[in-house]
Amino acid sequence: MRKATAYDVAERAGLSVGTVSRFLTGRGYVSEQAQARITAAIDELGFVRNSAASSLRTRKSGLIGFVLSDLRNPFTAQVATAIQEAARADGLAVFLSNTMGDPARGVEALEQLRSHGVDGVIVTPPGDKEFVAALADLRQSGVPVVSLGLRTRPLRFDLVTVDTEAGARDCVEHLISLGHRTIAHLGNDRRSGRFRGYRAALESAGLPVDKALVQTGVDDQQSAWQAAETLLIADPRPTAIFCYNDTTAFAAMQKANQMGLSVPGDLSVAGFDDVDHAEHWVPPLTTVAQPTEELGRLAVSEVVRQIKDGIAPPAVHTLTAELVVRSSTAPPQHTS
Amino acid sequence: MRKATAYDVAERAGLSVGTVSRFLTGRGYVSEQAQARITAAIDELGFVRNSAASSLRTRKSGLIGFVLSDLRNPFTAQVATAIQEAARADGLAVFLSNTMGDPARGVEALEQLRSHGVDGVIVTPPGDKEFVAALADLRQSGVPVVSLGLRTRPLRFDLVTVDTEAGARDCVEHLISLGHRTIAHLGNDRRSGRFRGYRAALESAGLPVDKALVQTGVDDQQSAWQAAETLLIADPRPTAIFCYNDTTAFAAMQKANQMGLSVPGDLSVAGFDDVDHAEHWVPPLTTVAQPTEELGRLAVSEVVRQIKDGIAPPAVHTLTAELVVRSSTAPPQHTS
DNA sequence: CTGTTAGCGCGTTCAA
DNA sequence: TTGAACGCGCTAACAG
Repeated sequence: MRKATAYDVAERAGLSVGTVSRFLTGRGYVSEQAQARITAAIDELGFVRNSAASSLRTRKSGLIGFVLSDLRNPFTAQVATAIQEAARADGLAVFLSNTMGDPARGVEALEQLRSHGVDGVIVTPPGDKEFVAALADLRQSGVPVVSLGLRTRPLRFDLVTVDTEAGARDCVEHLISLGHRTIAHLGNDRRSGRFRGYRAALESAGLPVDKALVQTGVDDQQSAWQAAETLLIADPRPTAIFCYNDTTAFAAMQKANQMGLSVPGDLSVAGFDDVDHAEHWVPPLTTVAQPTEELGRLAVSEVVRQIKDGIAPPAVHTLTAELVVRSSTAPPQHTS
Repeated sequence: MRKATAYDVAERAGLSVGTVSRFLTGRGYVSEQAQARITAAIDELGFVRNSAASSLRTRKSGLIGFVLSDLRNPFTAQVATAIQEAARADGLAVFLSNTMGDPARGVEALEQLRSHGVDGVIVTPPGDKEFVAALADLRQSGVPVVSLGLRTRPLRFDLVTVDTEAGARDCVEHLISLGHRTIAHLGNDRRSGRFRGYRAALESAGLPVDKALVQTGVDDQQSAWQAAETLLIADPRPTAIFCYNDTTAFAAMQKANQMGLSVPGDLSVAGFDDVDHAEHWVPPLTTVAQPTEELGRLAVSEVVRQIKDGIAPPAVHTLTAELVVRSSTAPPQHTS
């Protein structure tokens, strides 16, 4: 059974392809009567427009690409979902490319997306030099590129980002105001916004930034598990930990429990992201909420804007993260 | 800057499009020398093959669709990742469609995929009558359809599934062998394999299946949260709960803790899926592992087989789930 | 408001 | 082994 084409629809409706096409695209005039007959014909034939042909002709695919590193990360999954929803509202479909954290695969993904003629691309870290170069190429060739948190210097493409530094600072200040003085950080990188916020809060409170209290290279549950242990057997033991994200915070809480420490009694733990259901953990997690939906919406709307108005000089769009105080943080016990 | 076409490549290499095309597809003969010149030209021009044109001509897109209900479900994310990896190994790309649990959106998704000319489709529950009808249509029109756990009667398309009933049975038998007699179930549907396995284990041990101990309509953390409470304030209180999945098991554990019950001291909890890091929870979760990677691989290989050999009468491919005993289950305390 | 027609970029004949 | 030419299904431009 060959698939029905616009010609078949036209024939069946007693009209010409041109009219059918105008109906399909919504451009140009089609009489009420013609519309009705076309609609009927489409239904009867089970016609589905061939988007390969369409995009070949129009050089528009109605597709945007989203390059991410790991769908199994809950935060990533949330953002991906938000992007899909936002794109859908704009009549666009999203092509998800998973790089499994390998920038080389990111380059491949970009080529694949270009081959499919995506109208725009949204990317996330990590990205190495080659990946950034490939992105620049893509943009150069007329495809809008929006980066979600992947920052280049100088700015090469539009950046949608969250002010994680301010969020981190708020969070650590909250810990300080609770009375904590020995506050550890489980993070990935000393140049990250989270670390800078942590340091800033400590410094402005006149507290030292103790190297022994900062663990780096932590970004998933596995590594957090190890790092938390290191922190918790140290002397002096921190009374609070500010973590890279909720996943690592979860690991830290679990590790603390395993070591016989109660949260927040013996140890306050704070996370970052506010993933689904963090409010239902026991204890409910104090964390810094990232505006995932808005992030997705903004990235998409930026791409859409550029599809319509053309590529503009890169700009930065910063959203704010918000501290959500729940019960995993409390004043420290004075056991002395 | 217009994108380079195969013509540009041909011109630059001093050959004709035909030769370039033969090189690109790998069909037909191209001399070593010609290959070298084409490769060079492609490089210099930054040529990327236009897959819209290609699939228009060949009626093959190199794309398979995966229709899922919620990417934010960790199990789904794992399977999606497995599918992407497997497809990649076969030179195929995956187009992910998110229905947010709405079968009506599933129908839309199918239409979109058809429009993009996918070579095959993998789908997951939920699916209502219309969705199944749309799937049948798709298959009818020559697109291989593989269902991942969405069972129709009679069988309408290939089904790749896990013997959840046996897995559930193993799990509940484990609870019984530990000495539990009052075992609850947090599930979604009394026709599910999990429930049947639960019932079978109980019956073969001569234990009654108490309606009050079975909660249905539970499939995410939110609903589990409620249902667990209902179960735990009941009299007699169950000493063990067998849960629909790890997410709900997690919720149940959290709720128990919140109510001052310790796991596994006062309550044993078992899950299903064995999501990433369930082994690191406190206590490490006893659960039934689903073979996500194999699931993805098998679904893809089945699609690929049908793409190559044509659509065959539907068959069922059953994988086994394996009980993983960890520490969230233990013998009941005798408090009488 | 509608019909006609050329061509998007590529893959595949068929001849050379 | 290579080149020339047609057509996949659709849209846009133009003529009516």
